[in-house]
Amino acid sequence: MCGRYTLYSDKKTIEKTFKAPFRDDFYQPRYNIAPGSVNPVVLMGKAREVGIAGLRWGLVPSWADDENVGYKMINARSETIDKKPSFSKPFQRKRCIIPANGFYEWKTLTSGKKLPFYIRLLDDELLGFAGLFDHWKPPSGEDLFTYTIITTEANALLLPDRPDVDHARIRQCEQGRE
DNA sequence: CCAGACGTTGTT
DNA sequence: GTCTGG
DNA sequence: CCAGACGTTGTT
DNA sequence: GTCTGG
Repeated sequence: MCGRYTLYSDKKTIEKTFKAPFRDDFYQPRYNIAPGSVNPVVLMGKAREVGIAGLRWGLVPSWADDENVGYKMINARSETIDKKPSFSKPFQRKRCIIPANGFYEWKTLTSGKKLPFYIRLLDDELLGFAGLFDHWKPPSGEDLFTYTIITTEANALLLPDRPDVDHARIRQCEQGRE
């Protein structure tokens, strides 16, 4: 899954990579993007033009009566995305791309401690997560746009027990020496 | 995802 | 232990 | 039918 | 709004 990521390429590089302009001047590079924060998302606007807008991570379905449900909607499983009430509608007409330079995964050690891994392309080039977004109208105040990142089963490159990972370092962590 | 809080009344 | 905020 | 949930991961 | 469980 994906619970944290980074985005630090400069604005022009992001626009060029995704062939879309920022709609507002809100961008700033970030190395620790957490759920609940507002981040760049590539999507189609009403004018049917591709653009990059700031949306909040954690999809709040249009029918929700509490925006806090978004905190548990940070990921959507691709295998069931068209069957879940929270995602089926957005899946039809509200798809988007989330620019990132890398993301974090945590391995739970036998000690219970969690060891973070940072995953990126070798050249640190931009990557795009597949995502969904939605539009929520609060009882009062401004409309809220939110998004979720689509996940899928780990491929061979990311399986947790690859023989070429640094087991020595992991053992050190398990023994609390790191 | 992780880190940190987790409660109320009433007074300043 | 579980929820909230970031 | 109505009422209540609406999510994921990983661990037991 | 739509699906699931009872």
